[in-house]
Amino acid sequence: MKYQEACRHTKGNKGAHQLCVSIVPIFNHLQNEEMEEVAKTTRSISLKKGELLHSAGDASDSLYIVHQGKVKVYRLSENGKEQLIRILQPGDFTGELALFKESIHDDYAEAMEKTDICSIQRGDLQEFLQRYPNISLKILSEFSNRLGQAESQMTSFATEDVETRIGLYLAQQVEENKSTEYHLPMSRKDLASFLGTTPETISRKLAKFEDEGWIEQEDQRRIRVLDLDALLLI
Amino acid sequence: MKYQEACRHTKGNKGAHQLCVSIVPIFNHLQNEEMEEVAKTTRSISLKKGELLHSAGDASDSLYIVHQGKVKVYRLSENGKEQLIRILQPGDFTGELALFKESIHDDYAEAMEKTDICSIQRGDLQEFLQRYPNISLKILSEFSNRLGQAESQMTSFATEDVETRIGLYLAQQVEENKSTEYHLPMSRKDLASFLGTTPETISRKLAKFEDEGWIEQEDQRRIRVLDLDALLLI
DNA sequence: CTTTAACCTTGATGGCCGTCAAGGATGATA
DNA sequence: TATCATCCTTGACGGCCATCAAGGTTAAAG
Repeated sequence: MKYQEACRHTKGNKGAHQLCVSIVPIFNHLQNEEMEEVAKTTRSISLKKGELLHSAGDASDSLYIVHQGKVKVYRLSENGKEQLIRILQPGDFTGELALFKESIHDDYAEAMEKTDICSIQRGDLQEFLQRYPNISLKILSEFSNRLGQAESQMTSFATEDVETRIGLYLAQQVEENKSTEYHLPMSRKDLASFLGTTPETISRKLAKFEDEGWIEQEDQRRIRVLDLDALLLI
Repeated sequence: MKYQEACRHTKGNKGAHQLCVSIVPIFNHLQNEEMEEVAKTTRSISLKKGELLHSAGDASDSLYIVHQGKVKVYRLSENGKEQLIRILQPGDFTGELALFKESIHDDYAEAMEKTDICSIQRGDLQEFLQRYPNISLKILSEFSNRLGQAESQMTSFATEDVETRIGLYLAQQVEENKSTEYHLPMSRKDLASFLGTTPETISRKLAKFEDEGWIEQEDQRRIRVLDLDALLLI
């Protein structure tokens, strides 16, 4: 397994770890020597597409930082349906919940492609938090963002209908990327799960948006937004 | 008014503030003298039922701790509907988002009854965070919980139907309180908004639950759960 | 205590969208 | 490049639940 190889090299290979630690907002403000110290405690994990970083029910004692690739985090509801929580891109991290809360994951993390990850053990991280209070502040800031997003999304689920949610999603993405062309980071099936609907409805609504002249589907994953305001006014 | 008394006495009356600071999990682990130091920087706020602690769009520069009373935090969606995010009881705090993120509230906080609140200015708090790293850890822990809850709720909104959500809500509350009798902390209108549905549907579903013999509505606000398993199996 | 506004309940109606189904397109694997 | 699984699309159908409406009840305010 590739993972074990990587692990075996861990001790000697500071370069790779430094790189990993230095791309994360929560660590990249440290001095070089401090960062090296953090890097020394990290371990590498490498996953192939479809492999699980962790499952619900697993004990959780590590913070995971995505170095390269993409990871989807999702939950299973009572009735067995998959609900996509978010997609981790390089520099994003996860596993924090369990670092402070209980130590059982309640979600799944799965590599969407070949992915490299650094992990930090709970104990090591907590030591760093004590030593470098600024790390806490960075994590707090990140948590704030995520909490705000989660609450926004909750409001959206609770009060808007599916068509509006899809429109809002597209509009937001386009505004963030400052380009009218948007590349979907996931399949329509996953997008459906993320937005709390079904692939069929995604298809139908996008087709409708295209009929109305609001968007253009150039390709399965490429969408060009022609009328941003219309999307926001649904 | 009790509040204004408290305010008037603010400078000289350390006792009241100590009490306030000491009931919050994020501060109550401090030494007495440290807690006094924190208490000195707090200010008292008293609200009558219906008064707003802050509105969306307000600048945000304080952490608010509920000392006595109840506060509901909600958002307004695009179409103007109210979505209840959570209810703050004594010891709960809010306003943290804006302490680390941007400085504009995107939600409303409204007193549900006569309520006393302590506030700490952003600058003061950040100083304490640097000085006493444990405070950060406590807040991180609290954030973890909230984030987990929010994501759970998201999953619930996205994947379960209304009847299931209401059943789950009741079951959870009963399990937490370890009593089969549950006192609703809010009106059915607010509960509807919290669960992403309408008051009409709440009425109908509760009536159905009663017909099925799963619950008993003893009073507008008192519900006795007779068959917990049934509620979880909907 | 009286008055009034808010809340709650129950019924009737309609539309959104989830589900099932089948054919076509895409992408992964060897 | 060939094969196959997975994903996407479009149609038909039906059920859940939001909406509108009206009467009853509770709680607030003076």
